[in-house]
Amino acid sequence: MPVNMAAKKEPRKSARYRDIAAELQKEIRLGSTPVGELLPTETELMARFGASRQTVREALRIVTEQGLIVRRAGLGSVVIAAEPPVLFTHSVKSLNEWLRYSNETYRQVVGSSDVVADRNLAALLKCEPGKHWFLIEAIRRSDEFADPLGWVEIYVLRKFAGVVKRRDHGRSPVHEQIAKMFGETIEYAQLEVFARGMPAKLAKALGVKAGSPALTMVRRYYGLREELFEVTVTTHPEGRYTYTMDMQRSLRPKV
Amino acid sequence: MPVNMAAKKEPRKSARYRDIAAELQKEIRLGSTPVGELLPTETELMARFGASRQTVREALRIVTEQGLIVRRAGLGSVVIAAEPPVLFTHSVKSLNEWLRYSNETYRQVVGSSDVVADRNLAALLKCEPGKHWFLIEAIRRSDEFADPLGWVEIYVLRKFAGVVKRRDHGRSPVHEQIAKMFGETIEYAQLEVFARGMPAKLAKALGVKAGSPALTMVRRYYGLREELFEVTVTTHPEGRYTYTMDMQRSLRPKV
DNA sequence: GTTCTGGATTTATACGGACAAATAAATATG
DNA sequence: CATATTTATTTGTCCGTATAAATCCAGAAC
Repeated sequence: MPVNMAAKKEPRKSARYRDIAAELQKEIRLGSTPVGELLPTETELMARFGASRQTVREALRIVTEQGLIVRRAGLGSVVIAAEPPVLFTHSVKSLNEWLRYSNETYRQVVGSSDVVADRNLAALLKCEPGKHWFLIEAIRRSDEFADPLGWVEIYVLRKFAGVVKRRDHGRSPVHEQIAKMFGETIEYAQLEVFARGMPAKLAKALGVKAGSPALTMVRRYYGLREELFEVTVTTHPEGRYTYTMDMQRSLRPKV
Repeated sequence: MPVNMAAKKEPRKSARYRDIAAELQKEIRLGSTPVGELLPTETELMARFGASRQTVREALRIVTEQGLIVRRAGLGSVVIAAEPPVLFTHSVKSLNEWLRYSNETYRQVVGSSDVVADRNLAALLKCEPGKHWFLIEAIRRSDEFADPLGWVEIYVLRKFAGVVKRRDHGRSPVHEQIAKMFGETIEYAQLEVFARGMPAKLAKALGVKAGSPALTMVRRYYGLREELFEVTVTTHPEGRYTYTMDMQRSLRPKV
């Protein structure tokens, strides 16, 4: 029986272009070409390594993907980092995961209205004072607990007011509904978390004392052209909600 | 004078391989090749598009980078997704950015001690009860404000206790010091945020009333082999600290 | 001085070919 | 039957070449 050696291991007689890429990476790390300077040209590298242009370019492609250089026609390969930038990435497929609202929670709509941002609201939403918003107020509840999880204020552009009429309105995120109904998608989002005393207005609905510790999270959603189109403000009494997030180290996010 | 049309715009007569890639992507999206099936071979694509193998491979590389197919020698190009997976990524180069502690803040060490996790502490740290930790207590201050920003408890494995002796101890993140001194690096991290009443023990040091609203953030750092090696617990009085985070939509994280 | 032009340089795109390695299926072997 | 072995197929690696597009810079034009 043949030995079937190292079946799934890594005997991997490395490819030529990988070797060249490793060599280039090593040299960049050691500072042979300082950040901002140009790497040798493809032609020079061909001569130096005795490889074809194809092979050299393949090697340079790897170094590019590692984030060490950028290449531009007519210029050359500019070193932009000496070390592969270590990235911690938190990637999610939908903003639901980011929000960490499980499917067991839903919004019980209390009311909705047109509002105009005064100075305070404008500061909270980070929009210009006088801007018009459609406000949806709701209580977030869970199937599993009797106490409400928190109070939700959802500000959307007036043209999106129609979302409140959807059958699934209280059960799915408003930004998803906006995407389905109007095609507006989130390109950029921002999260802000802070503690404050529970506002008197919400205290009774949530069954806690005014001024008691509360967690408030503001989420701003920007669409194309960086237009702010939705802001949600959620306020949770002490002990009813914890926001958690994981981060994974990765040199380059995998598929 | 030549018109120099569209100087920096995008007249971009697309490259051949980009066109082919776009066509393939479109077809995959429309389901011409279901997920799990094989794309036509390179040879077939060469014939179909009247392009060289190089060009076809370049196109396939793009589709691969989009996350729609995986390619394997001897097998072919397997379709793994009909739509480019939309990811929201929050990537940072160091966990400092994640922590959002600017350089203008520092820790004023109050004391340090060996502790053994009792049931409460074990629950907070998510470790097994009885585990030994080295605890550093400090007040986080800013050069710009008189009031302290918050209270910091840093739990590290006992073998890392030496970090308190560093000259820069109060000015740089402990996990960085551990990396420099002991080579332990963060592979995985976890953040937890919640509101609570300010513990009496910290209230005086922070100049607020016990029970007043406070923001508590727990950060857990895991090294290789998923070993928990550092946990920090920071508690901020109302109005002294806001945690913010941005998320960017990206099909594939750029350099 | 400034602005434009042309040429040299460099990477981008694209063609051709060849052999190696990986895989799956068919075939030979026990 | 089960198990090696071979064979055909497909992608991976590598070479050669050619032209286009982007960039920089020196020199011309003003």
